[in-house]
Amino acid sequence: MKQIANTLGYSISTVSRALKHHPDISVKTREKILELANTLDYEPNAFAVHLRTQNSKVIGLMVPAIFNYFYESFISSIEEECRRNGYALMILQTANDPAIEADNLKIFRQNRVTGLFACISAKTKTLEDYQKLTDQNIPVVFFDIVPEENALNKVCMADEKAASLAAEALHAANKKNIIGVFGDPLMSITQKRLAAFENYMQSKKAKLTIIHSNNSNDAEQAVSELLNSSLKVDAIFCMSDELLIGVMKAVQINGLKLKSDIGLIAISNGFVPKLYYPQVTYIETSGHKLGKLAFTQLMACLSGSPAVNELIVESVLIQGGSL
Amino acid sequence: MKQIANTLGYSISTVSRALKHHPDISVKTREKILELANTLDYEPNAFAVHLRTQNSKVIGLMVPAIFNYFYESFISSIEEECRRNGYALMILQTANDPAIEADNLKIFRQNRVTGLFACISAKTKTLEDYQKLTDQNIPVVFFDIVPEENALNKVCMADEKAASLAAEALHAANKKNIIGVFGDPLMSITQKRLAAFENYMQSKKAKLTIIHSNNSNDAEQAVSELLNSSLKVDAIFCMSDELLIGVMKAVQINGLKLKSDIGLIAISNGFVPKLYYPQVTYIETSGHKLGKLAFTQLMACLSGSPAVNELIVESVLIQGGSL
DNA sequence: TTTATCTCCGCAAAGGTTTGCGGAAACATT
DNA sequence: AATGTTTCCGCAAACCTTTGCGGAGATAAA
Repeated sequence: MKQIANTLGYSISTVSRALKHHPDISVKTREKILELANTLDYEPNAFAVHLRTQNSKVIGLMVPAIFNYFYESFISSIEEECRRNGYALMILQTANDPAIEADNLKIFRQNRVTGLFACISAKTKTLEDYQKLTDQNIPVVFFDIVPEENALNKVCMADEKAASLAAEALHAANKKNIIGVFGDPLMSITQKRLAAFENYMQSKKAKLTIIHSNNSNDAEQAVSELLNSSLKVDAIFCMSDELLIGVMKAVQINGLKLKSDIGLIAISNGFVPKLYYPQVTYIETSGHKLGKLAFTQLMACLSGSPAVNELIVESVLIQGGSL
Repeated sequence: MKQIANTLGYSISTVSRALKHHPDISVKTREKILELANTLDYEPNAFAVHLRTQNSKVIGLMVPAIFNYFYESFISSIEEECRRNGYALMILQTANDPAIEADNLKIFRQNRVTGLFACISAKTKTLEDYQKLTDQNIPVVFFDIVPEENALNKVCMADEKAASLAAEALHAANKKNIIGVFGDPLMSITQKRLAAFENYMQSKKAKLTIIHSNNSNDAEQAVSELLNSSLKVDAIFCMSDELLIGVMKAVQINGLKLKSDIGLIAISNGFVPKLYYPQVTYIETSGHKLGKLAFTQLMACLSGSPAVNELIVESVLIQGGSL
């Protein structure tokens, strides 16, 4: 800018204003400046801009792990929107460790991100560190795994609804002896899905066997045992993609054919179910849609909307050939 | 800092120096300053630091798509290293679109990233934009899909070696009539793997049918057709995870049993092969290892090492039950 | 006592933009 | 001709740190 100002005989302020089409600057000078800036291919120094405006045009994103069937699609979706809107994206993982989570929040704070998408780690106890961000006017949108507290911006899946839909589908397929594979019983997402699922099943007098698994291996083991036991089973429900992988392993190992030998339905973002033939029937919880929604909400916060929202992405049944 | 300086009666410079343990400052004052800074929980303004030091402590990472079996593990690995070393990570996707690629490079430039990991998009023709970065002393480490040019930092898989290993394994399993499923013939990675694979196979007089597919659906179609044709086939080779998904679809649809009905081997990072039973035998190309290597290389560049390297991650055969 | 050395700290510039305010010139209104 | 209104632009401060240089005081050496 100094360069331009000197060679053209204007002041730096004029150059600055011309560059951003400030109405105070006459069209003639503006064009002269713009042209020279172009030939010099001037690029504003982001650091200086940030320092001056106290705004970084960088959005933060924190997930337990990038390498995850669900978060990938969420991340991918957010990245798209960010780029489209001129934001850069800074991604950090927590590995579900509250200590790392706190560190990360500090990094986000220090980098003065414009806003933050956060998925709290399973063991997060306090929201203090998040509060620090909002105190600095950095809006936080929680997604997927969200805190219980009210007065926060949250976007999440319709957990109960998804579980009910799955239960309905099982009932419609006339399945009566069902294994339900759920995740960590301490997580609210598990509790919600389990409650809704059990509730519906009880109302239909179905026989339900619940197991909790922390990962796909556990799920495989547990399901395999049940399948080899005397238990009568005509369908399996899976609350997540990770568990579904384990269950499919068990199904394959035991040489069962989906649909004819055993029914299967899962809650999923759609990637894993499509790996198999027949494709697994699932209730879609789309990370992609969730991402779009989260982004919209963050933009609303940034434009000063005071509305604190809890938004829900509805689920929909995707028919495969497993039920 | 001003706050601290005023209440303690020191100058801002002294505070600044104390905060970073500059030897010019006496231990006594340093501790007083540190203590006050602590209670005030002072956090340096990253923008100002960046402006002053012209260095952002942010590393860029560009991939065609985050949502990808291979890149996820690479990204995840890089993120880990970044955090461990006090860097933040900025991730952008190119969607294999050279225009977006150029835009992204501009974003990285404007944000003055400390360094960049880049996977060039399949259709990238020129390295001009990358050159701009290196001109600004921003080191670029190419990974996975790398340019042909020399004098660049690259880390990649041992593509030829991986393909040869797969071919060897097929030969060892006594397979003679083989379908080879490869990606876009224009990509150097495809060419390398194909050449090595064909070469070995010819030397062993195996009968080879090559198909090129751009995605898993194409692969599924093509393989399905071949399996239903009069062609005699006793094994399939897949050069990537994405293609493997399609191939497995075809295998399942046609009701073939791995190993007994048909042999299968792939080049993969390991996630997809483990989804099936029996697990697919594969040559491991670990995104995780590649990430570690790439990070080390970037750090070397940043510490002023002039060495331009082309590093290779060796491949290893992981026995599944598909061959 | 004088000179040299060392310890500790502050001054001020620099990094590149943005923006409130004010001012000169040109134009329009009585 | 005097006053009011626009139009266009520059001054200077501010954003917050970092760092070269120099200087005052203390200590050591002669």
